[in-house]
Amino acid sequence: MAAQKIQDKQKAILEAAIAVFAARGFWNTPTSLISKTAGVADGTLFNYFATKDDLISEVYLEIKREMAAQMLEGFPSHGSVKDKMRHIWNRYIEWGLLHPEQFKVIHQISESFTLNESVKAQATEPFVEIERIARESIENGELRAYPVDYLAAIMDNLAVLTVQFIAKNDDKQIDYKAIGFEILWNGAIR
Amino acid sequence: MAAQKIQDKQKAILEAAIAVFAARGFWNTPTSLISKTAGVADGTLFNYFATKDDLISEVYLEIKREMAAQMLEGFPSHGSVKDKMRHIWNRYIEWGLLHPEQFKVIHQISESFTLNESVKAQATEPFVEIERIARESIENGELRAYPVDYLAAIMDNLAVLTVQFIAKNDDKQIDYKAIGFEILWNGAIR
DNA sequence: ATATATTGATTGAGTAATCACTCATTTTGA
DNA sequence: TCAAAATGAGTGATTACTCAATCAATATAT
Repeated sequence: MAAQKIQDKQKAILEAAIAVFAARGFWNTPTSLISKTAGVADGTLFNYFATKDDLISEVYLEIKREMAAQMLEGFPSHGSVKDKMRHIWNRYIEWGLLHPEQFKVIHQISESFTLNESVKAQATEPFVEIERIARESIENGELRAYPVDYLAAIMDNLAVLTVQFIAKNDDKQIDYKAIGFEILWNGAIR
Repeated sequence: MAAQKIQDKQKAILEAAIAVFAARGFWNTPTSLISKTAGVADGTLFNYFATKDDLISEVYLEIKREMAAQMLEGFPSHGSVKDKMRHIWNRYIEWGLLHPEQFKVIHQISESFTLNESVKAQATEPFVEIERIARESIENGELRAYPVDYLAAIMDNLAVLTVQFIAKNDDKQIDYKAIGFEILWNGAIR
C-alpha cells in the first residue's frame, strides 16, 4: 500500500481519537469507538498503535508538534522581551481558540495520564527556544528572577484558563486575552 | 445500628476512596478496591452510595467542605484587602501541603468529571463570602476591576500550581508560596 | 434472667455488560 | 500472483452493581 495511504489512515485514527477524547475523556472512550469514528475496523487501530496507551501518547505528541509549529511562526526574534512574550501569549490563546478539541485533550492528557519520560522529552523539545529566551532575559535583568519553569507553568495555566473563559463567555465585551496578558506581565514578568 | 457506626463506615469508605483515587486516578480505580481498602464488603459500598458516580461527587463535596472550614478560620475580617487575600492564599497553600491526597483528588475530579449542577452549587456555597469581599473591594477601588470569577479561577490555579511546585521541589531555598503571592498581587490584584 | 422475635445492616458470590487486544481469514493494489 | 494491509468475530479479563442469605443489635415475652 502506498505510503501516503498509510499516513492518511494513521492521521484519521489520531483525529478521531482527539474528537472523541475531547467529547468523553480518554479514560471513558473505548478503542472501538475511536476506530468506528475513524471509519476503520477495530483491529486496524492496533496495526498502527500497539496499545491504547501508545495511541494516547501519540495523540499528545501530535498535538504538541502542531502547536509548537504555530507558536514559533513569525516570532519577533529582534523585538523586545515584552514583544516576544506577547507573541507567544497571543499565538497560544489563538491556537487554543482555533483548536478547542486539541486544546482540551492535551490539557486532559497532561493532567491525568502518566506519560513516559521519552514522550515528555520529545514534547518539551520544541519549546527549549522559548525557555532559552527567558533565561537570557533574566540574566539581562529584563525579567524578574523567578524560577523559569515556574513561570512557564504559570503562563501555560493562565493561558488555558483564559481560553476557557473566552470560549465559555459569549460576552464579547470582556477582553480576557488582553487582561490575561496584563496580569501575566505585571505579576510574573516585570 | 448506632448512628455513629453508620457515619464511621461512610467516612471510612470516603477516606479509602480519596486514598486510592489519589494513587491511581478515579477512572482507573474499581469500586472493589475502594471497599477492600475501607475494610468492608463490595456490597456495603453500595448501601452508602447508590453509584460510583455518586461516590465521586460525595468525595468532592466532602473535601470542599473540609477545605472551606480551614480557610475561613481566623479570617482577618477587619484587615486590609491585602491581608485578607494573603490569609486566603496562605491557608489554601498550607491546606494543600497538609492534605496532598485531598488536594490532588479534588483537582482531578473538577478537571475531568462532570459534576451535576446541584453538586457544583453546593461546592461553591462556602466561598460566596470570599467572592463578596472581592466585589466590595473592586467597588471601593481597592482592587482592579477585573472579572471576579476570572480572578478567582486564577487564584485557584496559581495556588494549585504552587503547591505542586513546593511538593515536587525539595529545594527549600525557593519560597514558592511567597513568590506566588507576589505574582498574584502584582498582576491580578493591584 | 433467658429465650425469642424483629429489624436493618452486612456480606460476597453471581451477573450482565464492557473492554483491550488477537488472529485466522479476506481484501487490496501493484 | 502475492505480499502487505484490513477485517471483525472471538477471548479472557475486568467492571459496576444485585440480591438472597447471614449476622448483629435491640426489643419483647416468658
